[in-house]
Amino acid sequence: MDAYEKLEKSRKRITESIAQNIHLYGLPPSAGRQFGMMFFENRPLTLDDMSAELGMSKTSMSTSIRSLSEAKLVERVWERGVRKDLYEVKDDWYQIFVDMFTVKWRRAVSLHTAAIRKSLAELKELKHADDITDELLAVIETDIEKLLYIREYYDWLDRLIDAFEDQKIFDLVPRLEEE
Amino acid sequence: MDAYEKLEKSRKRITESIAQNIHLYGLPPSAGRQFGMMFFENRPLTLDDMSAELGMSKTSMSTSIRSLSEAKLVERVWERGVRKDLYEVKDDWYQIFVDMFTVKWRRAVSLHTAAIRKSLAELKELKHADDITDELLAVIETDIEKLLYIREYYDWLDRLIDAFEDQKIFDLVPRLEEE
DNA sequence: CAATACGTACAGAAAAAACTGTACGTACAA
DNA sequence: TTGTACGTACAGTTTTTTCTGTACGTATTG
Repeated sequence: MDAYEKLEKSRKRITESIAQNIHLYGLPPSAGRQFGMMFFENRPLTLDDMSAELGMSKTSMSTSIRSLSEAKLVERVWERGVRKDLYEVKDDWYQIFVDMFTVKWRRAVSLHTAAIRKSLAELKELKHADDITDELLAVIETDIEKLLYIREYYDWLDRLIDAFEDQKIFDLVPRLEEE
Repeated sequence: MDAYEKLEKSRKRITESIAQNIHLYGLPPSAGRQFGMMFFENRPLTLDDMSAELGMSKTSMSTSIRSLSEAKLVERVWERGVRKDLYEVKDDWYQIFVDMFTVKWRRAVSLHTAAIRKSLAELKELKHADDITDELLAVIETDIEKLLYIREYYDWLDRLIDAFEDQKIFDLVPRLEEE
């Protein structure tokens, strides 16, 4: 095994490690491989570059680069004179984590909150319907309690996301370990 | 639509909302439905209960309840006189979030860190091999830099997980909104 | 001891997701 | 305007994941 192969092996280990954990970002392993490859390339890549490098179709590259962009792991960059789209991995991994966390969870909180609001309104209405037995009323009240509880939880989660988004998390957990 | 159906509809909305976001916990939608159903039932359930309630096989219930347990969303409870396994959703959703976060990310950090350590060792070794061109040496040095950077990042992530695990996150983002 | 109840391993079926190739729309070039 | 280069929508294929039914091991009951 020559030096170049050893280098490749070292890179491949890291890339595979990323590929196998990228599901935490809601992405399939191949997107992780794409990201890993781009991380070691020190230049912006075109879809054709990626396709050649990974031996996958350009269509796939196009699809997964969009996912990677939406999760904020890569970004499009411009270089004058180049007509093709160029992409580059973001270089601040702390910020990558924060962005991904923010994007993923904000959406979830928003969807959940909407559902809770609707159901809560329905249940409060239902309480005053006239074909309600005492037994059913008790169940409704319990459900309302539950929904109020999880609404409170989602409010906390929303504030947690705020704390990430506006960098307050780095006050609690500083970037650099002090020796 | 009678009162009971309205109640069911309200519950179903919440359950579906959970089902569609449970992928953030690394679980399939059906596990979310299972969790949602268990959340509204105010009692521990057996696999047979779940099977009947969701109209799915007992085998499926067994598999997904294990995933739910591993992600710390539900737990097994004991009731004397009952031979079947009983499961209940955990009632502290804040803690559910913290546990899931901790479990998922700790594993990822651990795997990544191991890979980085190995590759870093290889590259440092490779630097001193005698068939290395200056050009290749430069690439190796760049790779080492990259690995040192992400190692630092994973150290931060590890400390972030610590902050969740030992509840410090609630100092930064308190459970109750103060008015 | 035998009989029954229970949970899950395992293999195959069904469903979902990822991947590919073609075809098309858009933008720039000549 | 026509021609070319590019990215992606879409339909079909392949791969992966999820779900089911059977069969088995263990534990409890009589």
